[in-house]
Amino acid sequence: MACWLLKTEPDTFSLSDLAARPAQTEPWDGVRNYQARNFLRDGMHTGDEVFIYHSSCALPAIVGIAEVASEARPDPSQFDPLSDYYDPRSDPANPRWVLRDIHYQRHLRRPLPLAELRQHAAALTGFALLERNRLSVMPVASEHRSLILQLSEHRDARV
DNA sequence: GCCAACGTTGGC
DNA sequence: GCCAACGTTGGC
Repeated sequence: MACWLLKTEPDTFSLSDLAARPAQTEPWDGVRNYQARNFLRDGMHTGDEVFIYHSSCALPAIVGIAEVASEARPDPSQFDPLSDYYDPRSDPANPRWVLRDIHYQRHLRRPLPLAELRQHAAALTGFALLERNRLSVMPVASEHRSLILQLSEHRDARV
């Protein structure tokens, strides 16, 4: 089973917001980057594990785990002129952007801050979160996943 | 709020 | 198809 990381701005939609949704599930809309779209549409499979990362906030950090809960389908917001995610260039007969339902699983025992992850840069070589700031959907290698889970189990940051 | 990184657009 | 200009992301 593959593992992924999704970014979200907690002021807009946090992991706790996801946990509070009906069925703890939300259509993950608004992805408007082609590489991210390709991961979402072609790379992911239902049941895959997803780390949720909070960006553009006081403590940028991986905060919890969710699950891919649907196949990819067209993101309706691309056709809504009132939406922030409206894309007038997307053809309804051939939609440009997709989404998947994301289902809450759990919060990590503690948030795992970006700054702490950077302290493990050697072990996390190739992890797009540290190397490609703008990607909002990215794969997580199994050895990186293991380290993240291990670090998150410690009560405090340590080296 | 600043600004570096970097993806996208569009003229040629 | 190149590449400069532009816009956005996101840490700090």
